[in-house]
Amino acid sequence: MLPPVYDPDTVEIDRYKFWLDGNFFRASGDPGTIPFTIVIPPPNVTGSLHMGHALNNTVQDVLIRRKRMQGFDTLWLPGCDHAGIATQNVVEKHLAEEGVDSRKLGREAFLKRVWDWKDTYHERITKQLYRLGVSCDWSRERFTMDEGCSRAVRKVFVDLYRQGLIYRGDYMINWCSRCSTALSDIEVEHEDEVSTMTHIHYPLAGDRGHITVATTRPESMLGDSAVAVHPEDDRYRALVGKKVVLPLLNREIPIVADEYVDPEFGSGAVKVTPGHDPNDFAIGQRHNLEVIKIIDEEVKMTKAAGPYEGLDRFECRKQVVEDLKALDLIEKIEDYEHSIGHCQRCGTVIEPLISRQWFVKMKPLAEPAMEAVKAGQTEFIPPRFTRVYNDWLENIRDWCISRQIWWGHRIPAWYCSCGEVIVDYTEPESCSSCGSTDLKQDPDVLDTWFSSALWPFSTLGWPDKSADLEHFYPTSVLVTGYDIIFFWVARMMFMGLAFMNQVPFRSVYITGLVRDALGRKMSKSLGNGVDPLEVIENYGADTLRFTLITGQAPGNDQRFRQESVEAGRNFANKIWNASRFVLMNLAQEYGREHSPEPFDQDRLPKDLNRVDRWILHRFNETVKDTDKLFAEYELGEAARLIYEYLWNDFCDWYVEMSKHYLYRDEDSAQAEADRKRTYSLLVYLLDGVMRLLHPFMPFISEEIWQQLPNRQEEALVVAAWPQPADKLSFPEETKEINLFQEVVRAIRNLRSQVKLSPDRKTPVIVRAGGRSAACLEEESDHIKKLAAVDNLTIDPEVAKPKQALAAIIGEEIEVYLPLEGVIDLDAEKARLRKEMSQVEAEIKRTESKLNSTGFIEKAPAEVVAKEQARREEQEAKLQKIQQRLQELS
RNA sequence: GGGCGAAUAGCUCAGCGGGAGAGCACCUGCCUUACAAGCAGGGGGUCGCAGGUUCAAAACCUGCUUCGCCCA
Repeated sequence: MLPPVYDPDTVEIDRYKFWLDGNFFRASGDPGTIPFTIVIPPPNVTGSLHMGHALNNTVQDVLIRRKRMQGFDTLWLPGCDHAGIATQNVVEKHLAEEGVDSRKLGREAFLKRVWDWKDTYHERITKQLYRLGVSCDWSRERFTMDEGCSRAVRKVFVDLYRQGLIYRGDYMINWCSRCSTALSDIEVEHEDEVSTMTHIHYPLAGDRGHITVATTRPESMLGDSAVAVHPEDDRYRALVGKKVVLPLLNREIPIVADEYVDPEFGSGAVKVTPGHDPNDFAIGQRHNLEVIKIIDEEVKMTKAAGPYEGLDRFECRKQVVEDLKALDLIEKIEDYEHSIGHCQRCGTVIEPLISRQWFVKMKPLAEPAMEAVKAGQTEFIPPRFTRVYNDWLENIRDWCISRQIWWGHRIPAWYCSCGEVIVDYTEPESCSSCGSTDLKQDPDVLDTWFSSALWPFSTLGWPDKSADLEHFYPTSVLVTGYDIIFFWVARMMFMGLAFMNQVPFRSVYITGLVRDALGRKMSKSLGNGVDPLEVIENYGADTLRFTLITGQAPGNDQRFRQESVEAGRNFANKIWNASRFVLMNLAQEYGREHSPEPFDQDRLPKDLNRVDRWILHRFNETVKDTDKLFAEYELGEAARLIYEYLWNDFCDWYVEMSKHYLYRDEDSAQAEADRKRTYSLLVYLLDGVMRLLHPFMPFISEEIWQQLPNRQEEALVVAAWPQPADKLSFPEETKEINLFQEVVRAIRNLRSQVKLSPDRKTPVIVRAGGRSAACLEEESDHIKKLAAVDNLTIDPEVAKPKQALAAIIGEEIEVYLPLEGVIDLDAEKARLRKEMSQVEAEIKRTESKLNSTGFIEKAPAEVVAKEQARREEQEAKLQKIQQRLQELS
């Protein structure tokens, strides 16, 4: 006997093991099959599963599981990312807690510690993914630093270098002093902060007067090599070409004219620090200005800063302002809000400085990536993200790919004492120029995203021409968040096109952020993160999955709320109990050894009644609509649809009505046939809805499905996805059942108005004729059962009893609930008046439409007809209400 | 400064040219042998504001307001 409350704990772990043991997630790779491929966005190997992962992986699993059921050779390729800076930081911090200084440890020893760390945490995140129920092909799992992926990285680096698309040079980069490495532009997060704008006087050289310049970084003046003004600015025209004396250091620097300067801003003159500001660097290049490095990699002032040498950059700022004040060179200091760059990983303020680094030349790679999307080879879902992608690639700058850390792919470049640089797939034995064997490999590693960019093909075996690569590339869909369109999606696109000549994926499904209940971003510092593992422990993975999927629309953020989780939990319990109803009754009827006749949708029984046909129709419609929503990637809507079908149609109506057939105390052949047929159908319907449900809630659906009789397949995970069939379409019967439902609801409503308790049965009179009457007559047993009616009269001519409540359905049907002396006349009158005003409003609305010649002439005929029918219906109803009111007064 | 998104019932959201919906919360009545994590019934909204297009606008267009995000 199944327990009345669903307990996911006992089910989920066993079921996942069952799937793994059965090898159900394994792709065949057989060339005769049609592939459907997803590569997982590799989570950081030392990370922990958070809500973003839970959502992202649920979406992928839903897509993959359905395709698997549809017979595709599905490959969902899992794996982890080595996450260079993030991991290095975590391990360094951990070692520091042990009192170990990573730098003193040395490169090799440190890397050994990171690999150990990686092994431990890799297992953790994998186990967490298991708990979520992801159907990844674990036999094909990869890691960005495994042998194959590393080979791909070296191959790409060397080839791009030889094509001139990777180069090394001294340019301005973003430096994080905390992580002590260069960063790419997109690893810098800009945040608006309140700071100050300092206006400084720069005295003119050999003359009286001064030029005022304004800066948010007064200390940077020590590195100034010019003052720039706009060439059209009359105020300064005469001064261009002259010099000013840089205060504190007393260097003479020129006044140059450059279009970059905005004459409207501040005094219209700007100080130029080519060594520590990207815009100033550009000005410097145009005017051949000296680049002075006044801040070093530890963000301390260099020798070039003269007396300020050795000071921290922010200390120096204070000192410089003080010293300028003493010289009376400060005009004013104002509060000023501007954006300041911070390290994405540690939040330290970024220092722009000139440094020798490796870069990827982006323009030639970005072009094809934009073209491919324009040509529709890859589509974004939702499409608005196409623009985000295009705009970024359009304005892209070269990509700084070298990082001054240890954890990552070492750059395959060797330097000889003769000055030769050798870039090769493998370590060279000697210098290709001078023959020396004294070669030193570049100490730096590559940006993590460099290897992630190769993920869709490096994981399939590239650079080898593997069978998997042939079969599964390009992948079908990529599921990821909008926050990494630049970091990852765009880069995979250009690398895929450059090395595979094909886009890496056909579709990119963009998910939104999972926020907290108040709409805030979940963050460690706020402490408002919800741990998906905790939710799984408390409610089960199916519930978490269902909650995330139904709360989600492509590209939109969602809030994660306790109430939604409970709604999901309730749904799981509803599924459980509906199944319990079916299984318990089956066990009673058939025992363990026997099962009902399998219901064959291709050879429908001849004695299907109206109720049977209606529920088959509803199931069929649900399948059709679900497929349609899947085609549009509307997974949340699809899940809701199945929820509604299961709860509202199957449970609330069909199961309730099935009881009439199952429990009928009658020993006729008809009763026997009805009962057997109902059992067959219940099994068929439960089987069908478990199939629909499986991609969303795999555990509970598999668990229930395994207990069903008449199973054809080995497991639900590999069972066939339902196919819509015209044979199961019964629109007539569906209309009739809808009418029947309205009558039942009307009776229930009337009963509730006089507070009749459910156990008190009442007589009911229905005035109806023709086909409607015949239908209602045929379903009278159901009406009696569902509305607690003991005596049902259906008659086209019947008059309303004197003391009765009435409900009006459509044009021709009235329902009377006779009640001697129970009616509250005033309440009933009030109710009728309210209903009347609603009907009148509705008539007014339709009238105004129908009276408009524009509407009659221009609206489609069927819309006009619909409005007319509606008006007639409402007018008939109005008449009846008026009549009722008259009778009561 | 440029771009994008959101604004619909008390709350969270769906709907995106033809009768305002769901879940939760709320009110009323029920332990009806699948389920009280449930069943039945009910109340509740000038669909952010202002114009426009249309026979018809919550939906399409324009502008505005508030909030959020991305880019510079």
